[in-house]
Amino acid sequence: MPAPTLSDKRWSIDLEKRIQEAHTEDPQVYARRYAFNPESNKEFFVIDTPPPYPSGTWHIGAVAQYSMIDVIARSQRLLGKEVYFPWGVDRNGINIEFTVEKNTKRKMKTYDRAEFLEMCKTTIEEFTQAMRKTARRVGLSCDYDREYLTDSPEYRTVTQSIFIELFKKGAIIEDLRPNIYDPVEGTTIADAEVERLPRRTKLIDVQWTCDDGTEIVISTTRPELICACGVVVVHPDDERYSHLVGKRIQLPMPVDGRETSVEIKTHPSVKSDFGSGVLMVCSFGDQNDVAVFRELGLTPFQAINLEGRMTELAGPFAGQTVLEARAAAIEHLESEGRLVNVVEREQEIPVSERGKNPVEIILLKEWYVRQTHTQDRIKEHADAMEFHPPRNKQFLIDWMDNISIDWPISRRRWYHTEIPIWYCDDEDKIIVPPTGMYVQPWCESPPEGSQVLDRSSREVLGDFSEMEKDLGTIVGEEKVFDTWMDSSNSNLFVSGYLNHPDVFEKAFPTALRPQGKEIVRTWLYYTLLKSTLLLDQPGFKHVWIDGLGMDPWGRKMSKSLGNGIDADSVLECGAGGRTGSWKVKGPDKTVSLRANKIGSECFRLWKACDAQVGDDFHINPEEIEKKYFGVLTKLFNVARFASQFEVPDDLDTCPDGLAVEDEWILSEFQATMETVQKAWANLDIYTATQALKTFGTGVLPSHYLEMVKSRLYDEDTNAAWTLHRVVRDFMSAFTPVCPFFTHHVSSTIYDASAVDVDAFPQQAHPEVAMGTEKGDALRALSSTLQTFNGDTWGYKKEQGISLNQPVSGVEIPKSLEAFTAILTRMHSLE
RNA sequence: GGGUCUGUGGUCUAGUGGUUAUGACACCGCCCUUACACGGCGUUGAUCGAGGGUUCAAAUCCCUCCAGACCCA
Repeated sequence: MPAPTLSDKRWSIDLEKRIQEAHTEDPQVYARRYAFNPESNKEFFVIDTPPPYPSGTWHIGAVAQYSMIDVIARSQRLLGKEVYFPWGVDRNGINIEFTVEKNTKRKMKTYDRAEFLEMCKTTIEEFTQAMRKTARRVGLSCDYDREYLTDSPEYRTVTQSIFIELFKKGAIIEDLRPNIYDPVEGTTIADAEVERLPRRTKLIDVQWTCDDGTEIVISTTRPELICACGVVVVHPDDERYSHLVGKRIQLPMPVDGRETSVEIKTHPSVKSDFGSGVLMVCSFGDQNDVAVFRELGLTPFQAINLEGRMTELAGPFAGQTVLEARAAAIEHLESEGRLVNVVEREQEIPVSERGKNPVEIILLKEWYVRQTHTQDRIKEHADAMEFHPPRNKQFLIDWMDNISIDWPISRRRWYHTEIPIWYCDDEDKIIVPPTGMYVQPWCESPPEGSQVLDRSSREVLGDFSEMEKDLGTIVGEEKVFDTWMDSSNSNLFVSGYLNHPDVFEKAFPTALRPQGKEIVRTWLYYTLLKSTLLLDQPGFKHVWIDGLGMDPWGRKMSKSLGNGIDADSVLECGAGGRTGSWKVKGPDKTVSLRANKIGSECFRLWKACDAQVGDDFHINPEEIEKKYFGVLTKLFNVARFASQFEVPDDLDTCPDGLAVEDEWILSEFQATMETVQKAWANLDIYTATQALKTFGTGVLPSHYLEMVKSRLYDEDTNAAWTLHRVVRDFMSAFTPVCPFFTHHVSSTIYDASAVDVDAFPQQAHPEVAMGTEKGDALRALSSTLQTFNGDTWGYKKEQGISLNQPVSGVEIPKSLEAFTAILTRMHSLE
């Protein structure tokens, strides 16, 4: 008997690494396999890969999600689609600015702008390198040659051009509105960037005096904002105060440049049972204040400036920070005898997601994307898209139901895409660059081809070059865009919008948006908003929303909890004989986890098999190895066993005279393959992988291989044909999950890599397909056959006979009559 | 405080009204059998989060509560 062509004794991480490295060695081979060919006649399948944000280490949960996106990419190639699996890196944003500030211990705004941008660029490039390496290691079959960076001129051009397009359409407006503002970082932020943290705050009761001398108590946590108080309100049904409504009440704090009293009015948002039931409404303590000001038509006061300090409105407290002013206000009220009571309590206060700084609401002139008018339309488009799993669509609907204000998109930061606008002296005209050009208005003049627009009507007034001399001094916009303004163009960008119109026509709506559920309210929502405003179309055909990677106890992984697991440590576990160990802080104590070998293939197999899409998944390296490495070992050994028998010249044509057991396993295999093909088409990774695993580790080795072993040793060509055909097609169908594994097996034994297969394997033996009389009859025997084998093994064991010894007294069931000869030989029945 | 989702042996998981609730890992027991002991076979082990309801029949539908996750106020 010839030696197995699959020479390694077993599947190992070192073997895996060798294959992986060889896989990416030749750029031409790689490109032929995985690059997107826009000329192709095949159906396009464009994936709007979430561009990762490089921040040093890559979260293991995110790597798990990306590996599943790769499974989808590869399975679509297997189904014959022209897949574009882009590799993008999201590099704009406040995070990298923070990193540079931290590294140099110097605030951004103390730098020269150009110098600071250069430092951000250098730093983020280092992080990006590490990420590219991990992406290749885990087998992401991205088109790396077409890598896009969201901070590149190319990408930023698209963001700027889309902005101008939307502005001309009236979907973007400029307005003076209350904005959520981070005074520490000095920038506006959006609703979606606010989070809440518990803090201890003082709730103080302050005595106010009405013009008629009545004294009432008002509770507040923000006494420093009394100077911005526009009205005092009570609930319309609150009889305690009905006699005061319409009267004026004195502000208990000194103010400058405004009236010293306000009117008492009614408003239904007041909670009568909170404190005294009287509320002071300031511009702007919180979102409710904003709403009341708007509803009552009041003119807001500006109490806090852009540096987070009190304005002149605060009289003697002007110039103090918010916190200083608050302490001073309490002191002042106490000395005036107006401080009735102070209670310390825990309160959730809004802070900025990135800087964790308490945010203020400040009146600012900013740019907005209009969104409140178009929610119904977005919903209609959302209904046209297929969600995986369907229930996760609810995250989007919930968020949309909560939207009440437009999206502020301008930011007072630097390492972001610039707002492409110049302002003219008269404040009525603005200048925008031509489509397809990246501009930096803070340091450049308008380029050739720029247009002059009316600032409010958005009408094109003429060419900049012709009007230049009459425009006076021109000032470039210094503000930049919210990073989501860039990110929400990703599907347009990868589908060819602006740059490749002919591709775009075929590629849009983008086939797939895969993402985590935690960014539905930002990335998914903003993308759909853009598709609706710009093109009035659904952004995607499929939206695939995965759960989050959690620690082994089901908690979110975070630096502060100390329960994180580094992706590379899992992928490298077992390489060079080095085992992996992780110290993870559990709820009670720190637990030490160990594993001998995991690697990318086992890791991918685990994620594909262990959790349905959309569910949060627990990441425990010990379990990944225990549950799934054995599967690889098993499949490898089946292939290795097969590899010692000669491969028939023509694997594609089914030979005549197959034995009944050959036809039986082919009927089982075809049923499995049918399930797998449907599952791949439905982006259902779990079902496809489970079906393959069950077949490949169960019925194939335990029953078929045992049955035909003797025939194989006797060089029976039909048995060899059946086994090789099954193994070859199995590897093709399994290649999306374990590409390196199947590549190695298939190219070694069959001289053709499974990763190159671009059509789902045809039925080996159509006569026994699903729904055929013969096939169904054979499959109906499967459980009897397996039970009989099990019983016979059990009986031998009971009798103390080893499995290869002859045994007598075993009856073959009538229904298995056709298998009599092979079963007799298999079990040495007498 | 509100919304959404989730809750099945020790762990993970299948199962959207109908036999005895699926499978994997772990545990325990047996077995070196010419691919594989990083293997094979088998045995234990679940009142399906708790309680109530609808039904001839509930893990599955409804209600209440509890726990977790995500989001919001």
